[in-house]
Amino acid sequence: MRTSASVLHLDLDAFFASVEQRDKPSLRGKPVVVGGVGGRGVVATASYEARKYGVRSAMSTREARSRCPHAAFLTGRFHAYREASAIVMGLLRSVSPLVEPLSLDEAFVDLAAADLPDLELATCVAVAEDLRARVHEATGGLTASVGLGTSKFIAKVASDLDKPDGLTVVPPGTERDLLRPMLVTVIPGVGPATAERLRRAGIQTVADLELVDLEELVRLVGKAHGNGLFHLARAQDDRLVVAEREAKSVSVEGTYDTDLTDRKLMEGLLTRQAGEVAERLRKHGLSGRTVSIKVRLHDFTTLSRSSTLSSPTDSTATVARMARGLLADLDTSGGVRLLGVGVSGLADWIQEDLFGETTEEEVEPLPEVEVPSSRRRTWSPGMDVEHTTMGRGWVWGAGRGVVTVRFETAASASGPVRSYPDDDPELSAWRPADPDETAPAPPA
DNA sequence: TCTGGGGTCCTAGGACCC
DNA sequence: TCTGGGGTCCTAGGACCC
Repeated sequence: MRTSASVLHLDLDAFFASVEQRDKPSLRGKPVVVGGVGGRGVVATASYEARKYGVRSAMSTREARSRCPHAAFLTGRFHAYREASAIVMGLLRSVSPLVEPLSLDEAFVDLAAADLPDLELATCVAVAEDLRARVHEATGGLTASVGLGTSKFIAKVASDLDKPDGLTVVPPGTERDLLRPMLVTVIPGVGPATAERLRRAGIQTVADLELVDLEELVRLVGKAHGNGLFHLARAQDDRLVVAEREAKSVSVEGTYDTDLTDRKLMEGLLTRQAGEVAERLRKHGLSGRTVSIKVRLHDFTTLSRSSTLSSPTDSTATVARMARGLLADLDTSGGVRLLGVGVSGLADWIQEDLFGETTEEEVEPLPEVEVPSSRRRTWSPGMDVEHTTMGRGWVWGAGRGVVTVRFETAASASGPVRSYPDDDPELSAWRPADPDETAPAPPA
């Protein structure tokens, strides 16, 4: 443990919402909610004005709307957030070379690696106050809450104690007294599931936790977690501030406003996601051996399937084919609300291509991968054409890469509904030719 | 029509090798 | 003929974080 309060944690207050209020004066002083605005969206950030109404991060947007109907609901402008974040991270790096970003709005700074005359409390506090002022100025008015302590854990707890726009210092030696009355959920890694297990064992505060011996803790929550809790409960935290961390996986996923049932559509969406993942791999000079898909069913049960290649790939075609192959295994007849594709087992080198440039248009050979015979199956989609008798379809809804079309049939002007990826060539044939024509009313 | 998206880390079981 | 370990890799699921 260090003896000086030289770990600094900085957290930008209500970050996304604050950027929106900064850029749009009419939103200042008003409740602002940034997050998914679709039927299945959740809140990413609520401004302090919205929090007064009980709107919280991770709450469904539906609930946020019912709690605070007059709030502005925004989808978010990520490059504005990235830009503001880059300014702040730059300021932090001007203080110390050792900066560990945790997300766009949060970072640790190791003042022991900074060029300071000493690490006395007063010196660290002066640095922190100066930093807060500079963040405010350089970002056009964003505020930050800062904590200073002898470890990451303590600095992070501290930054939370005086929000928004505050600074909290935990003097060396006072850590355990600070933690004892707090709930176990202040400890990073203690979420709802762990808190409930501990509660059943009569453990609610850090003081309670301190009384439990290591063996008992490991029995309760497992080896790694138990060990971690044992030490954090005693404010023992040796984790270093690390500037560079290598990515371990790259993934893309999406939740759809209505459940998907069409396998062809699912394959189309997985193919598109595979393309985004592969593009990000290539952009960062990465490739990976393990391709995974994630499928969340209508009832929220979440399945994952993965398959590992003998050598890493960054090819759209390979990732897409593997993703579709993994889907073939799953029963999705009840409907799917989320699909995702990921690549892990990353290597930061790109495989030598013995045959020169390979373009994405070329069909690559099937990857070498062991497939259990029970899974060896070919999915041959193929549109059924029963809905096409009238030769007309109405674009019914669109969003998140999906276009829903209602078809007319010989029997009914308001026939079956099908959904397509919005770049599906089949789709263009199904847009109504005459833009003035009105679509039939939706069914009740 | 409760429940995002992009990640990390851990656990547990089975395969496989020595 | 019977009975081992340990280590590593892979897969699936779950908890957690911001």
